[in-house]
Amino acid sequence: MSHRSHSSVPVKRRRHARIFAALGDATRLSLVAKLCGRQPRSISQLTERSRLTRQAITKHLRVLESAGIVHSVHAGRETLFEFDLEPIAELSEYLDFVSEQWDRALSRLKEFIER
Amino acid sequence: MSHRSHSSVPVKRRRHARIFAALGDATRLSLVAKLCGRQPRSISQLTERSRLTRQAITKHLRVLESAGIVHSVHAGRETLFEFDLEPIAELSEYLDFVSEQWDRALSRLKEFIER
DNA sequence: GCTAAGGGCAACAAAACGGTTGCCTAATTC
DNA sequence: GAATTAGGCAACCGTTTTGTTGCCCTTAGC
Repeated sequence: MSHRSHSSVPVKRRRHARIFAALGDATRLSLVAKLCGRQPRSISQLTERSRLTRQAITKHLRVLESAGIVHSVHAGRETLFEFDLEPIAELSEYLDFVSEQWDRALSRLKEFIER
Repeated sequence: MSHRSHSSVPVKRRRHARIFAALGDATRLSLVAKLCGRQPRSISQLTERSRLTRQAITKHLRVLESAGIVHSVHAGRETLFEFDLEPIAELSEYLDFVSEQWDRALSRLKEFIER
């Protein structure tokens, strides 16, 4: 098996696609920005200063959660969301892999031309 | 201005969101995989072995193109697509930034607890 | 000059998205 | 215990996305 992976390529691809898609929205990126550098935040806190409804924000948070980018914990009457680094690290790895592939392709081309 | 950037945060966020969204689909990720390591490929070549129509693949390619991840050149009767690294590098940078923010947050927390 | 192959364009349909509103329940607070 | 605050649930709606089909045009090959 290739690349120390236990899951097949299509499965992994779908997982990556999920995470990318979760980040593919400006509102959700702003939520990530709020959560990755600070304490856990409640839904109400995350809705402050937004032109969107609490419901809309909640939906976006659920998208991020189902991609594993955040998780929620219940504290009394409020639901706190906290950032998780893992999926971001995975994407980082994936992008590095793509870059490397591309660099190799360029080297091969260069070698071919100089031959 | 912050971070050697000339565009405002929301503008940059939207740009990042666009690129992330373009990568947020398994079919498009497989197209990226085909294009980042090899020669330019025609639409027909990229459609081979796919269960999707040429038209569907074309649409996906246009999405990638409008995010700047690939570009097309016309050669006779065929349209060749070629990979572009730039947007991927941008995302890579962004993800690194997020990771760093998160690490800082953890350090602050640790320091606070140990105090 | 015909015919094949490559691909653009437009219409269409089904499904997913992004967002709102209304209503309801459960904790707090005074 | 009444009012307030936090948030879940579901229906609904307009827009975008994803994919198909049909048709047309152009380039290449024989």
